[in-house]
Amino acid sequence: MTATVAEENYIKAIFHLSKNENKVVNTNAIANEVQTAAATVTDMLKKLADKKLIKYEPYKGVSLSKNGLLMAGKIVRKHRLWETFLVEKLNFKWDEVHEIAEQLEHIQSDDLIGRLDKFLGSPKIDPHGDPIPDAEGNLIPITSKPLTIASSHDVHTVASVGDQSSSFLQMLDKLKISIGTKIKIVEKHEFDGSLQVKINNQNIINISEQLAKNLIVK
Amino acid sequence: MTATVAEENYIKAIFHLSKNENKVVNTNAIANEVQTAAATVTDMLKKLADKKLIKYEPYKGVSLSKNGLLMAGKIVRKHRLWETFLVEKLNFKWDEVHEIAEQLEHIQSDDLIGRLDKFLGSPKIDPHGDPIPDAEGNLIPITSKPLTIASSHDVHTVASVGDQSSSFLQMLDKLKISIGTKIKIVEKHEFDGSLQVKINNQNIINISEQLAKNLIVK
DNA sequence: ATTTATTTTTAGATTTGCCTAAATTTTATT
DNA sequence: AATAAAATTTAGGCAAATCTAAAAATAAAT
Repeated sequence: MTATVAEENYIKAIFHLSKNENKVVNTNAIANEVQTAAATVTDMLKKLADKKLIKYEPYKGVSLSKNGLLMAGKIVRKHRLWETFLVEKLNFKWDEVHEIAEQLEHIQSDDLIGRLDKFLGSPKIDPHGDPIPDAEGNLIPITSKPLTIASSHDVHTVASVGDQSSSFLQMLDKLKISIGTKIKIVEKHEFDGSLQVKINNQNIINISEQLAKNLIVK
Repeated sequence: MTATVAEENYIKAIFHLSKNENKVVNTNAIANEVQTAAATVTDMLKKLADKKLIKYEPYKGVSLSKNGLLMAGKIVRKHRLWETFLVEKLNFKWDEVHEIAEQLEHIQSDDLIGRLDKFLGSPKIDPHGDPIPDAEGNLIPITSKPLTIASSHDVHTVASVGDQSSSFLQMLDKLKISIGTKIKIVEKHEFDGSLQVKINNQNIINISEQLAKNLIVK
């Protein structure tokens, strides 16, 4: 029933490589993900298949079983809740938390995770904008997120706003930003969190972190 | 430099058995503490001696070296800080946190522990009344003793408990005894070692020697 | 002071997770 | 389609942490 830390890491690797679809993942990709030799992966795949966590056909690749998918979801939930804790409560920067969360995600206690979730106000997305699976391990994919955590050099579309105040909405009008506006992040300034963005593939402007945080894009 | 989880558990066991003194601990006691076979302990002692964490003489027992003592102190610090977090922030009861803290104490990150300590307000004692070692692993002993050897007709304050079992802690809850409770010894019964005590200058109850032994007062 | 009992260590195995090298299967190329 | 290249698996081993059973050392008892 309970998996070892190594098993959990393989399940998580397969999950990340298959992106919650039923996509088939190959041995070398897993070996690269968990930084181990391909032969070691083969050994582990046999064990995971015995435990019915994956569907495995020699030479043809693997995909997660229903149980494996839920187990992966629970591990990812723990990882993302801990990352949220580290950033929100302990004031880590979002780029400093991954390795610590890799350790914390293996702590075994449903009660602990339930209380941690409550303590954090049952967040639905983590500090990187990734969705947090529910207690059963189900992940509801979220496509929209604040512009502050959207990918650089990518075009995003404004889907909603995170603030309804007139001062905010008036400013958007001035900047010619509305629902449906295309925004491309040109550069992120470390200093104050402001963003250099291209609006509708036309003019380039600089917007504050405060403003970007309230632009929900997809 | 970095120890495995198993090594840390042995170091911690020796620490708890020798009570921060240089007392010699024997193999069977360690085996009992870490719930393993005596032969396994011998194997591990050789490894820890190679790493200069203990002073080991075959058949004669072990004691922690200076480095071993500091390592134990750091592990205990982590354990007690996490217990404080679980009780203070996640609202666990004090008798529910031990096993989870046993897992959390092995998370590797000085930065994390530094921030956790700050987040908790740099507590000096944990929810059981035990002192929290400093960041280097130094433990400042607290002048406290079991109620069984405390002076009669004198008021004492519960400082910590000598047993972490939930049956014991639950009994204390029932008796309305917690850290900080004032206890005055009214009478000592020769027959069974039980004590007639006055709780917080109010009700008088009789407590067993077994219970009194585990009430650490100052 | 011998003998008996207890404690501790050694010897030999097992399991888990990992490795390299060789064999096999699949995929790509000429 | 035959061969070369790449991916995968099998085979055989290793280190860590554990075990049981036997041997050795120490402590207790007659």
